[in-house]
Amino acid sequence: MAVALSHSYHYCHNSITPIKLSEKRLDDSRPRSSKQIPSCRRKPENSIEKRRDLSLTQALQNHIHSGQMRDALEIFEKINSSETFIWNLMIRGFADNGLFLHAIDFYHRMEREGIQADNFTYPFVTKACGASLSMAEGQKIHGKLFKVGLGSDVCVFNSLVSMYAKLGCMECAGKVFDEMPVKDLVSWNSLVSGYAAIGDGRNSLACLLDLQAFGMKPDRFSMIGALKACSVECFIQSGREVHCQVLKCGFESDLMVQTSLLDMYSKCGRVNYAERLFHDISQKNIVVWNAMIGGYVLNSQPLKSFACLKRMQEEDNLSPDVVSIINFLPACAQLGAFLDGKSAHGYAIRIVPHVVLETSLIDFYGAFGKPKLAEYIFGHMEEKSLVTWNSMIAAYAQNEQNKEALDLFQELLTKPLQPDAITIASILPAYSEAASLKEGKQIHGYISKSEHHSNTYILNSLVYMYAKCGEVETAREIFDRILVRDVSSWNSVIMAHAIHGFGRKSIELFSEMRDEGIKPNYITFVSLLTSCSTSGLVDKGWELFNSMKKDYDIDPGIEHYGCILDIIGRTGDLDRAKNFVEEMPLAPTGRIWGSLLTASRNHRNIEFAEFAAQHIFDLEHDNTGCYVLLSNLYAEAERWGDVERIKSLMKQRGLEKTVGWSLVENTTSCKPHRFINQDKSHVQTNMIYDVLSILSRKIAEEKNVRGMTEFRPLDSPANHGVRLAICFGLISTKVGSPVLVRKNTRICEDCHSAVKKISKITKREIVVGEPKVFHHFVNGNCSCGDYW
DNA sequence: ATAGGGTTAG
Repeated sequence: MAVALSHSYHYCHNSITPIKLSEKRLDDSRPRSSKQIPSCRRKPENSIEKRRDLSLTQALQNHIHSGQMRDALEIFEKINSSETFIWNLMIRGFADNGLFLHAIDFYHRMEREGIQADNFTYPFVTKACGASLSMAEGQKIHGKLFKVGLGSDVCVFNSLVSMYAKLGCMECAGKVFDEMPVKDLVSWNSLVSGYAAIGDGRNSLACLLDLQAFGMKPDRFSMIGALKACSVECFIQSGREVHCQVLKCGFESDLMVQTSLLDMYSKCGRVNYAERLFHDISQKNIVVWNAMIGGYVLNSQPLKSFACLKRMQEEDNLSPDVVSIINFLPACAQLGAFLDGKSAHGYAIRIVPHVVLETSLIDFYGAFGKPKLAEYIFGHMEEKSLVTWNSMIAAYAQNEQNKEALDLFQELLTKPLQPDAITIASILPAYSEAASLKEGKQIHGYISKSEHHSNTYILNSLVYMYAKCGEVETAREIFDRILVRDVSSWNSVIMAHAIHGFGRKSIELFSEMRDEGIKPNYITFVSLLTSCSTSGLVDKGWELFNSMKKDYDIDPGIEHYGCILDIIGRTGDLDRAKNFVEEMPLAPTGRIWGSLLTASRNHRNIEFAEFAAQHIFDLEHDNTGCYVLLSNLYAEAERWGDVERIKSLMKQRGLEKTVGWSLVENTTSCKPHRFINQDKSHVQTNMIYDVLSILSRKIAEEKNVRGMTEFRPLDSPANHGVRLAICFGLISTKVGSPVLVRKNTRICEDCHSAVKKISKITKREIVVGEPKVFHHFVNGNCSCGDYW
């Protein structure tokens, strides 16, 4: 309890130091029977005492009102009263000042000291239970009510309904409601806002209709609850109907109703309606301003959000509060205004600690590619919510810090917080990029056992993850078992086949998708065009590219241009590729020039490669892969001077060639091993090299001829890690099953042609996964069509 | 001295 009490200070808006309420109780050796114990507290006996108490009570109330609960407590102890009223004041004081656990604790103290709780006590303490999410406490108090004969007080019951609603248990709230001997409008309103709060707009609106069917007239609270229901579900039509009712009932000049209307319209994507309402509000408080600032952000109008924050200060002389900042930060992210966000951070620093604000800052720094700054905030937070963890995981995952994301997720699993659907959806991309197949299967198992096992959003990510981890068949199986498939499900399964070079399958899936009446979107075409480029479906690729705008009204984006450029590159028409880049309506990115570079390498054109590489270096001068690729090209042309020049350039810029490794994923042996080139560290090295030498003899490759083409001349491709891994895979996986090897770099040409032969000799399918694409070697052929 | 309301993070 001591720990729990210290937690409650984050809700505290005043500056009291921890009250050790529990100490007294811990030393308390009195019996804990449910029987009433007569109170040993004093009662005022004469008029002087009564007058003294009255003025002390007044002081007590003043302290409570100004949030000085420490001072209030001091006076409370001085009064030493057995009057329920005084105790009620204290419990209400704690609850109103955000010290919910203190409020509950005080109620227990009251019980122990034999002070009778009354119909006022219960609403205060149930409010505290709801706000502190203390379900167990709430249920205990619920049970107690009947024993003290308050089983028919409508106010007490209403407070119970709203407590269960706050705890998110609308079944419990509904049950209490059903059992109420007398129901009033407040009871109904509690249901309306309760359902809205858990995101169940349908039931909320149903309650609004029901209460009217029972002959009650909705009031402003009913309207506010119903508008929340419309906004959480984006029910614009119902929202308009509620708006009409607001006008009919004459609530249109109620500021809270106006705010709710404004928020409803902006959440439903009708920011111009929100704006119109906003302009018509003559007396704007900070809440209305904040709602408008947030409304612009929600509707991607960050400039207006900026202007609104400024006007709020100038026109109404209001200082931004914590909500203003929380709403404003995403506007900075949308606008790319890093400095404005940073100064908002500086302004807000005085409000910290504040969980929501700090979480927003993590999102902000995550969005600006500054995971280190996000990490700093995360590391210095006093209290973290699940949302905080989710934001930090996402900040890592969005910035290619996949290992960090995975580690943080593992750490979260050791905490009492239960990951939710957002957590899983945020972590799965990191699994896709950085996890082994085995780890992927573990998270799959975790999801299957969790309540999220049939969440479409999560399963979509899982489909993609399996493909990225090497098992496209499993990806397909999961897709087949998704109960409600949305456009992303189809995008995922199409992309799954795309990265494995099964382009025709992707095209088939696309037509199945259309048969099911699912409309393709921007991403669908990225997946489809990726398929066409990895599988060499040149004509199909152009056909799809041209139909995007024509048949689906989707403007091609930079990703689509990249795929088409890959397709042109495959054909070897480098002039056309270059022209395509120059005539593109969008600014070329590193990925675009990378595509031209790949094409130049594949067609051995040093001039084009240099041209492309120069552009890449202009954009990102730390692109290690680009240096290595260029150097390999020079080596192949025996331009050793240029090889040296690139080498020293890299050294000068502090860049090191990535150490390539290859890992067998589906071995039956328990220890995974990363093979580097010329690796001799595995315990079974001798056997692996024996197998390799048999295979090398069989494929009769000419050693040392192509070996000179590598970055390091001594690095003979005959002993490259991928071959060692494959040999290890051949002896440590089930006979007849595919050998799955994953690499952190692209496979070299020598190995590619060697692996094709190995697949034929051994009659085994060999799957080699690179960061972007998988090669399926079957019977001497590769799914990439020898272009990658 | 009485419960029910609006703005906020993924």
